[in-house]
Amino acid sequence: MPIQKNPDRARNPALGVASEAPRTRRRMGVAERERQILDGAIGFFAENGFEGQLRDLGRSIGVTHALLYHYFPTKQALIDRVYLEVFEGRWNPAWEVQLDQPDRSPEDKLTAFYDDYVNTALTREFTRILVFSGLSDHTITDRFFSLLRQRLFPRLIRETRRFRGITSRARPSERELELLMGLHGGFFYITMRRWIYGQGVASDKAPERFSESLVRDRVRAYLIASQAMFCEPSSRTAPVVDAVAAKARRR
Amino acid sequence: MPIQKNPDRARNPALGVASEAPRTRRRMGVAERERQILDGAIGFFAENGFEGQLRDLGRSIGVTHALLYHYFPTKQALIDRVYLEVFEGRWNPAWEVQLDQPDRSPEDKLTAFYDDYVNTALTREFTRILVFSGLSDHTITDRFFSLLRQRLFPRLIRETRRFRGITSRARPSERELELLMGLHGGFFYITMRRWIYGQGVASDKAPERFSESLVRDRVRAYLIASQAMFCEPSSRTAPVVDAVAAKARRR
DNA sequence: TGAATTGTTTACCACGCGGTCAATAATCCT
DNA sequence: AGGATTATTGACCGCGTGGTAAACAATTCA
Repeated sequence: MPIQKNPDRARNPALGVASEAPRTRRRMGVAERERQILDGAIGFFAENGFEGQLRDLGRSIGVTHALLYHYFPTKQALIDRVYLEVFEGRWNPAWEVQLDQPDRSPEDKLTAFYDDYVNTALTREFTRILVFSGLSDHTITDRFFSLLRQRLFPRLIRETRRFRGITSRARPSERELELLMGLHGGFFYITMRRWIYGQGVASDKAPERFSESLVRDRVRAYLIASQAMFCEPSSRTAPVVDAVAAKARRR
Repeated sequence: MPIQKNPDRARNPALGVASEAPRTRRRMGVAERERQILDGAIGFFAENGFEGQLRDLGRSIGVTHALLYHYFPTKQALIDRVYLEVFEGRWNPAWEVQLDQPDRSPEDKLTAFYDDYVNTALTREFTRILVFSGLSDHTITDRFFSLLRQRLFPRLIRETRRFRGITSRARPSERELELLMGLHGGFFYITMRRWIYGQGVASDKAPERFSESLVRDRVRAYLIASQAMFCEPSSRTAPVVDAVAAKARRR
């Protein structure tokens, strides 16, 4: 006997699909309805992936799946619009401006940036759609990383160097860049734990903000280490003196 | 007109499904065939996600999809076996042993562990299946993270403290733990870039190893920062003295 | 060599999917 | 009010899916 693939999906609001609205045929303006569908699609695809069924998306909005085809010629067209909405519209140019301000300390700027980036920019929808797309089709993630490489990482490297008292505009070494990727990846991991793995959230509805002081800790750790590793030539190859080794030597 | 969903899938080897074997009815032993199916399924689902079609999986092995039902009663049963194979069998107990060795320095042990973890343990299949499961069903990721929390993180915290000359077995503070998560997440990000986003790989077939020296850099950065931040009480609240601030003060 | 065993395939089913289209009813216009 | 407009729907189509069962053929064994 074939298994029942979607048991009671139509009437079960606990399946990631919002409970359906009572059957009233509301007639909306074209622009509003399109906006509503788009917003619903962003949330729906972020939750269920792009293999999610259009009938379920329609149901979560309170609309027949046929109506979706009145606004978008094909499912792929809708998906493309979702990509556009989520990735084109959410890069905050203010980040670049703030990172370029000459009168703030690098530590403050990096802390402020990553606090905002982790807590407000990397939303659930953004993160999950980014990962969904990375697992299937790299075109979106490629565009996003090229954005990071062009507009963000150079500024972060510059501020790191400024922290060390260096103003060189030389192309960053792989070593410099990879240390920065360590910091950046550490922050992205927060988002992964929160929105992909469902870890480290206090309540499902309003997961706690990642504390600004913890962001500051990591930024500081990165800057301290960067200073120690790039300003003291001896530390380039020799292992760090640790407490154990020091104690052993003392004996 | 409905779009053609899978154009020429049957005969197109470039679609993520391996080219099909010529039609010879090979008769294998039960154990070998099950092994073959399981291995094929791991690779197939890691590539295409668990929504991948059984007919395609069968084709990639060189077998009819009906045969899969001879070895596994349902698709879900096969998926469950894949989970078991990938996550139950791949935790390396040697990691714990090596991290517990008292005569190696913490820096060396952490470096050795993460070098192995990033370059050989976090395989393509492991990583992608972990993320696929995280996006849909948390049961697998929950089990994996509970493993990390119980058997790995305590050891890493202990070694970090040892590096600072502390042997306390007190429960780690959130601050300590989150600094470690910064390191750990930074390494997981390497795997994400490599196997999910397809970034930072030289060739598709044999992506370059993440250099051991870069692993060492990050571990060292973490340890240095940990020492600076937890051994000097002044750095707990006051901002780090950076070169810019120092120059400003000098004027 | 032949029959028995069983790994493997072909043919089939019910269902749900993306997509289409004529029918329908809410709103607007006079 | 009542006709015109059009946002919205229900019914439908072809296809591919997970799953089943009978037919088939490679191997074993007498």
